[in-house]
Amino acid sequence: MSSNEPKRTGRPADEAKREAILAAAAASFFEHGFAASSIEQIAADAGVSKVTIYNRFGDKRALFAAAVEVECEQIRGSLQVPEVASGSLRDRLTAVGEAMVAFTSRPKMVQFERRIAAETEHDPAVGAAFLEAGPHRMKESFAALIAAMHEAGEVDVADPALAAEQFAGMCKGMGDLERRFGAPADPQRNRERIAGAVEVFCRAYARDPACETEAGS
Amino acid sequence: MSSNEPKRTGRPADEAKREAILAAAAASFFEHGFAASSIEQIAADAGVSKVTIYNRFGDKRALFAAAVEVECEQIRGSLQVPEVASGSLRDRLTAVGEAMVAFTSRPKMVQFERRIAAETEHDPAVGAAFLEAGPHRMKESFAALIAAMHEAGEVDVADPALAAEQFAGMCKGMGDLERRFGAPADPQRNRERIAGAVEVFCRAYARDPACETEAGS
DNA sequence: CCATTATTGAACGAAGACGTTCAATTGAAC
DNA sequence: GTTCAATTGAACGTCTTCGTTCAATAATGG
Repeated sequence: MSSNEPKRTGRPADEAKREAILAAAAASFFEHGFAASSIEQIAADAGVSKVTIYNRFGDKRALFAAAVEVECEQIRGSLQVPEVASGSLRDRLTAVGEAMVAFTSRPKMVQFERRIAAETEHDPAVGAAFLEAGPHRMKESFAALIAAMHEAGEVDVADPALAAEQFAGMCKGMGDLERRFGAPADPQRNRERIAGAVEVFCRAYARDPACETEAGS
Repeated sequence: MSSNEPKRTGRPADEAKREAILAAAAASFFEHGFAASSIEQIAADAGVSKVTIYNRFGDKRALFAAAVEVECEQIRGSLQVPEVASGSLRDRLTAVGEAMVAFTSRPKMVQFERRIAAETEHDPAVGAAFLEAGPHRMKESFAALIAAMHEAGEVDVADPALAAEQFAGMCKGMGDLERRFGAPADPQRNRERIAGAVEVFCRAYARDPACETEAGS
């Protein structure tokens, strides 16, 4: 393939500028929203000429889509259910719950979700891309973990995907919603939510009533 | 109070126009967003002069705030946990779950939440107002219902508010999130989510393992 | 040094939006 | 009918924005 060797003549495109543009675009779009962001401001923030942006991205919407794609890529890279292979069932579930809550409640993520949701009204593809990059991936990998627990005889779960949603839903509780609408986080309540989710999940699904089955490392 | 008799001289303000303005404003703001809505368009949609809007509301932001307030008022009025007093515990929980999901998944509500969340970034008071008018009210009344079940000896729940969040979180599962990001609703899966939530809730909290306690009408 | 591409700065045109001003008209109450 | 406030239509000023155009300059390969 000749794509490996971009031996084109002329001045090469400055990749650092591309990243600076995308970073500035993401900052502006996700903080002020699409309509309230201006290309000129983004260009200024990126230390770049406006023409450069138009040459490379063509359009305001295309720039927005590119910024969203970068963010989704980052999510895909950093999202993973922690593979806690040791400890009691309770401990492992607690670790997963804490990781999920921590991941989804970072201010950056809250902000990103708000903007993507708002933009979904105008462009459903944006919402679909995020859904696939984030929540659906997370659900599937967590469901796989629950299925593995089922195989190992620790739990009795007929529908791992549903159980995954239930556990995640209980861990988030209303904290999710409260953050989305600006209420301050309550770490104490978050811990109670996770502990409560583990408790209910164990009561409903664990084979060992004590929920103390250990997993080999 | 002289406020009962607004016996002011001159042409009286046309209340129908006020409502038309607010309706048009809500439609535009919640569909296109604040920044992408224009006062001129809202005035045209409402069949009203632009000056009338400025005379009555003063400002674009004030108009937005008024539209939000109207919507919150409607939510306060129409939101209520169904007082299902008869039937088995399972039946009553199912009815509540269905009502909650139906209430929060109406397209209008999804759209409204998206915009309020987006606007919360710029004006936290908007998010706080919605939170109080909607989710917090709903949670409190549902928690009260669970507390009553506890008093009646049907369930053993130490923290009714937490249990309410758990049940609601399980009923919504990821359906909530999927709708927010534009994925089509799946009624079959929704029913499974509610049934699953009832099942898990009963296993975790019901005093009668069969969950068949009847409530007197 | 030359060809070629990237980047810049500045300016431009068209469009739209906010918020204001003003004279003219409408409608109710007295 | 007079009075007074509400409403209108149109215009205005100012500002911002998108997206384009163009000549000038920078950086690289040959």
